Amino acid sequence: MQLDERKLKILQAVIRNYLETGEPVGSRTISKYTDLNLSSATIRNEMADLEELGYILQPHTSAGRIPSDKGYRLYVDELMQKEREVEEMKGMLLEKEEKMDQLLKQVAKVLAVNTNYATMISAPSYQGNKLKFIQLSRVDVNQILAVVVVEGNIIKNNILNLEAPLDDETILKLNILLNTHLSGLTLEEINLGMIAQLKQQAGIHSKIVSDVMDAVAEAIREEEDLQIYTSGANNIFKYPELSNGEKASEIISTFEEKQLLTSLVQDTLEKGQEKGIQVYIGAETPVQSMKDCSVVTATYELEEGMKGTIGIIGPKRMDYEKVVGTLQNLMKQLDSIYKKT
Amino acid sequence: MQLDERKLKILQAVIRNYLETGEPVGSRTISKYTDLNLSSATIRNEMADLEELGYILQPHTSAGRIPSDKGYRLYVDELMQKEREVEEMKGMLLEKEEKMDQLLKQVAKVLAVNTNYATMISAPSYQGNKLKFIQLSRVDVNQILAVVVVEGNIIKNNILNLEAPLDDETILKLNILLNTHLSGLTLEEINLGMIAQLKQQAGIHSKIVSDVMDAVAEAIREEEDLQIYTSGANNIFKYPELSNGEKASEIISTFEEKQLLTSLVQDTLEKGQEKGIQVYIGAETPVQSMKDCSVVTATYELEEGMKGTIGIIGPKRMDYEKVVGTLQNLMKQLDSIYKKT
DNA sequence: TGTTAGCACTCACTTTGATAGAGTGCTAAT
DNA sequence: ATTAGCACTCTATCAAAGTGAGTGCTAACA
Repeated sequence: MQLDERKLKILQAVIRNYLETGEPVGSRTISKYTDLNLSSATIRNEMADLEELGYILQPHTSAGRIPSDKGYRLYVDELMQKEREVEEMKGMLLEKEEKMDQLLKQVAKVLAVNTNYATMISAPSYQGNKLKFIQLSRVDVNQILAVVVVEGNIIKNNILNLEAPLDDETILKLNILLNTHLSGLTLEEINLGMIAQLKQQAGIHSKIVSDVMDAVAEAIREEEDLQIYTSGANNIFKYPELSNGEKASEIISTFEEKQLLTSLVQDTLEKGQEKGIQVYIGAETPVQSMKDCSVVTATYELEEGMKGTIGIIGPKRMDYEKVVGTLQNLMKQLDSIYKKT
Repeated sequence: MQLDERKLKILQAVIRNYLETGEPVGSRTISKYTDLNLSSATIRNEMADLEELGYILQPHTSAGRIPSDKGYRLYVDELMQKEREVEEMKGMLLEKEEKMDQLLKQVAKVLAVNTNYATMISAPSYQGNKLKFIQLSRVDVNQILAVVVVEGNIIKNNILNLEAPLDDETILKLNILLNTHLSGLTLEEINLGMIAQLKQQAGIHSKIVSDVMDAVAEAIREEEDLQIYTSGANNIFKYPELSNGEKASEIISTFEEKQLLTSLVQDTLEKGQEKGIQVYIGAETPVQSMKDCSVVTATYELEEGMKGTIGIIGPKRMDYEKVVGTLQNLMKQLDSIYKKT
């Protein structure tokens, strides 16, 4: 059996209708809804075929049909109206915030309010970015503050506790030593060999050097478990199919334990290279707890190499067109704010 | 009408029973539950009195009684078994973490897992703490990094964008100037007069000084909208009286918008001076969205002046004794970890 | 005078059965 | 190939009836 033009149209009609109402849709509805001028009986025959092909399914006998994951997939890939007019985002006063985290929180929030879905955004990770500057300074008799600045002005601090006090002159020397050898290198390039070499040059202060290197390593490590901000988790209560205790609880805890969303970010960054916007339907998602949702993600890039992920999480019957449109809008805005200036 | 011994015992029995079951409790149950050896009829009479006094109420005629807020209040203040053996906290591997936020997250989580309630913890705020150290360093031709270290080793960074480049020598001078004048002062003591004075001494660099002062101000301001960590928000789904869409949504969004919990922290810090542990029942809570919950809070102090708030949020019928006990346990642990070392 | 047994009453909850309505699948006619 | 028509299925809704927990009141009792 093949998917001919007419079947596609019917499938499209079923999905459209279901997206709107959230109720199973029957043959009579379709018969009027489309411009095919077919009787409900004919539609029924076609729908039986579509069901056999796996694009739609019946919650129970004598109910209408709802789209299956496969059906949604086809819809998103082929049938969806690609360029729909998307209304302006309300309250979208995206300003170049002083602080990155302010901006991210704002984006997540505005997106959640405008879409009525739950949203997340990961802070850009700076893979491949270069070390700009290291500074040690004494803050106490046996405490040293190590400040590590990476390109993109990401700053990491670490307080080092010394066993023996260090005089100012030595600290100065160490500063020079570290900066001459390390700045300009990417975090990946700073490896064990280099550290050994530095330790040697530092002579008796090798302990300090190794501590500082640990601090740098720490800075890298921290970058790895990346910051994720979320908003609008409570929006899931707007969709009855997600708000029963079991499911809601699962989703909510994922939003609280934001680290569980890491795999989503990872996956998006990997796959997102060619397409830009990624749609995960139901079980396709890399985050187990969202198997009853759909997730739409996009990769954004603020400056060269500073990539992060935005995600919108909603019911499978989310308004994919609007969500994709809104995300594209958002990308444009981010671009115009960050690339122009 | 007065609350005699017997009425108290009956009230206590009602509450105990309701805490366990979550179901309205009837006279016959009490008649057997207590060692009063009274018939259900007598209990009924007493319960009618208790209802008239406002300590219990009936969800509907011919249902048993449930405690009112006033009833809970009395229970918590007077009837509660103050020293109950509280089981050890599982997984309570509280270690002195390198990073404050790690510790706080850990505390919140362990507490949530052990109590089956939602938890929050606010990062200690450092009111009255002294400025330890300020350091300016150039990271780029027209960018300066300002690092502000406050007692307790709280570090704040700020990147300052300069209009005109500064040479190294000037930066050095500014460093000395700032440190000699500001270090040792509390953040509150650094006021406008002082800034004006510094600006004058800085001569042509007054712009920089004022920028730096802004950075310091920023550091203070940031401290003000305090960090709050939460855990176990999904625990509320374990209590049917809270898991209907309406209420759950309200609570969840409060946990997501953590700033909404600030008033709770504030209130606890104010009231917590004398008592240590604070119990808010229903409408007593300073956070509107938790009017159907009870909240138990405690003030902790890691080092002198570093005070924060821990909160446990659950249904009104929470196990107050266990929660209070667990919190006290926790305080002891925090103490032993942070004060001894 | 406080306590209790007994009883009528109330109200939520559950079960049952009947009904309506939406939707299907199949068949025969077009 | 399409469609009208019909029997069938299943859910949702409603009312009626029964059940059980619990109450309030009264009269008897110690």
